[in-house]
Amino acid sequence: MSSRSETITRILDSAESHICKKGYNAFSFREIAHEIGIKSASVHYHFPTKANLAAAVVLRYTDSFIKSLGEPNSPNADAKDLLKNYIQEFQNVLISNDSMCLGGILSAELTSLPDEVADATRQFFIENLRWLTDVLQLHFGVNDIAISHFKAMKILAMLEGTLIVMRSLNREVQFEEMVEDFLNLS
Amino acid sequence: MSSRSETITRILDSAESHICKKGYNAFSFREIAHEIGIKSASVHYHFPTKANLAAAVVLRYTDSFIKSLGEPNSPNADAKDLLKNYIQEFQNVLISNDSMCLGGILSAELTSLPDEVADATRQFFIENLRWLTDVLQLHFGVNDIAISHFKAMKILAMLEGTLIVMRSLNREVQFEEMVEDFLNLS
DNA sequence: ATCAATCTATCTACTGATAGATAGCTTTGA
DNA sequence: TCAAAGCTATCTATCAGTAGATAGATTGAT
Repeated sequence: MSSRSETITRILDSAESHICKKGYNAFSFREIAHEIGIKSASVHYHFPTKANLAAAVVLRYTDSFIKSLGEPNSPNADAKDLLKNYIQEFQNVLISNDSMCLGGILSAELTSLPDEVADATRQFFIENLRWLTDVLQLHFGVNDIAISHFKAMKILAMLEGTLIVMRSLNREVQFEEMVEDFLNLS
Repeated sequence: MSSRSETITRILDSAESHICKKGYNAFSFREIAHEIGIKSASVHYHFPTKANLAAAVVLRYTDSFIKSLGEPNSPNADAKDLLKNYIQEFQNVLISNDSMCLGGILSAELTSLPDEVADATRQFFIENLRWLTDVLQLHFGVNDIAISHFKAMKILAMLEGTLIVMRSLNREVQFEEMVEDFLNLS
């Protein structure tokens, strides 16, 4: 038998994988339970409702994603490295088979999501924009907050859009080239 | 009683609206039937399967969208007008409440779609890219097909991404400003 | 009279969710 | 120290609801 946190982690891992591939409305407690070798009732023990489970997935995903990006205020942080790494994270999503960005796929489904899942999804985008704006603000000398905020939106929109479009076209693309018109990293 | 084509049109209209708002996996025959005042069995009479109905929705949507854009080869076509109109179509999607671009939402769900719906979704993007590439090629004097194709991808990705991001942020934005770094329309 | 279109009624499969039982720890108190 | 009590994590079994789909009767216009 696995420990409490091990089981919870395995449920969250499986749920995240399913949601990234198929979205909120196409995953079920039973398939997650089957995948990790327990019964669906046991999944309900840890996560009472589907909305509760999905919200937990999004919160963990957002937290771990933002943490992995690094702290913009860190003294030895290099803005270009931070942004290159940010872009690479999106490139990696496309490489991992049949997956979407969790935020992107849930935002597409937003109107059919329970409130707590929709709220967590909105928070994912808010935190991405905040991080991007901070990096642009601190390291590129864009001292007008509105300008760096707008630039952050363009970066985020282009990366999410590239995922959406390339998913259907099944083509390879360099994400860094997609944003080069408004973000020079060379 | 409505004629055959009237009923079919109303089914397609209702299905399109539901899919644009909630995606493929969150709409049902029963809600569409109820909305237009018939029974779900009657919807099955016109569209035997859910996949069949959704594919018909996407084909009609793609066809009517591309047709509405105008013909790039037309002698009196103005490239800037064509592109401004294209961008405005995406702006309109954001204005219409709680809707997404049909292609965008289905591309997000792609892995959980039946083959015929996924194929129709891919075709939507292929035809968008073809139209954009044609316009750029013919009117902006970009004679390298690879360059205009890449520019078309950037335009499409940015517009789809803007829809995805703004859906969660619930903010207003000028789509023309989002693409101005690589598409000057002034 | 025909036949397209719609209906009623039903089916199977699956959904999220809950109830109740149980095995095995862990805590507690005399 | 050791039994009583409670807790954790799981199970089996089942619920009501909804999904897509189909068979067969009914309607109604030409």
